[in-house]
Amino acid sequence: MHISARADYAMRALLTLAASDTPRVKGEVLTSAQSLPRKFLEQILTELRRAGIVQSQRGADGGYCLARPANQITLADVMRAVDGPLAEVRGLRPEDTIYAGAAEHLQEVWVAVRASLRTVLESVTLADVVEGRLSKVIDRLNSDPAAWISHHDAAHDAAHHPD
Amino acid sequence: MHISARADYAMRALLTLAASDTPRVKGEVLTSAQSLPRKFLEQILTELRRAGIVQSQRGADGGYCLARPANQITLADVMRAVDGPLAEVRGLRPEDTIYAGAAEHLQEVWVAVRASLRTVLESVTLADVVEGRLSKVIDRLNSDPAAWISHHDAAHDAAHHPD
DNA sequence: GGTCTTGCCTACGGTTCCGCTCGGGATAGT
DNA sequence: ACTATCCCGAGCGGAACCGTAGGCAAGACC
Repeated sequence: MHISARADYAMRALLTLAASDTPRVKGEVLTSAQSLPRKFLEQILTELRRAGIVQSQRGADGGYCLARPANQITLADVMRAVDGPLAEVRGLRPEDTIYAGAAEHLQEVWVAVRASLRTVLESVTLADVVEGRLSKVIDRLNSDPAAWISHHDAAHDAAHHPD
Repeated sequence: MHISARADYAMRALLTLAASDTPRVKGEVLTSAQSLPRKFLEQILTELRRAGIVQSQRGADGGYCLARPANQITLADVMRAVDGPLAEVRGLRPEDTIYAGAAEHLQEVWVAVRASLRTVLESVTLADVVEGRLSKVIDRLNSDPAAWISHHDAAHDAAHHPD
């Protein structure tokens, strides 16, 4: 349950693209705008191009642009492009896991975990994030102040259970 | 966004413990019941003990048992014990991330991702899973048949976008 | 055509983490 | 004592992750 640097960098570059008014943006500009490692980002942009999320143009006055309007690219699309499936259990997709005995219903748990990720990541587009208009799903989740706290535990000191 | 073997193994062992009628269960029994690697599970059980989730007894007729009733141990407790924080962005907690420019609202997205994981993992206990009575939160998520499909995309063949 | 700019591709290196094993030491029952 | 069981630290092979380097290909401009 770790969000990779690739995913984070990809989002930041794409958001910069989505917010840009010029038709194309150079890689160099993307890296400096968000202070990302130049060559690494280049690599990530290549993956995004192969996934059909960005388009690129070579040569002088080249650069990158979104392949679709920003309101038609969901965050889930981006995550899948750079990290593969949203949720995997030991390399298996949740619905392919098999459990016996007392763990029989564990599969349903993993499927639900993936589903919960989907409700967030598939309902939000790049345009939403740029405009700061996150979906109602997210607003509902984040309106609870507890969502912003590391991890609160009624019995113990919160500092002991970071999250 | 990858569910580790440690988390999976921990769940399976704990579920076996929760379902057991005997007061204590030997490590060997846990491994064979779910066919898990013996020494590796031992290590995981040690982490669970340090986190106060299981108790152990040494010597002949030793073994493991839950430190609390199974309906007072949430899946989130288990995940945190073996994997640390539920969601991190490049080693940072979601609320500690800082973004500039077009990525400004990205922080809220990551916070929402963690919140959505919490709604699933903190609402379900070991007892729930053993009894197959998952919380209403999960039932709602899983009642949508789409939750069980790899990844459906209106335009393309589903097989091309595994998830 | 030549040159410059920019993205594309392949390969590689360092580090960390994951999954797992091994060997022995401590502890409890008998 | 003896045996069964958990405890602990070390280590290890491989993979993944993060990032770098260098040269090649394509487009713009003179």
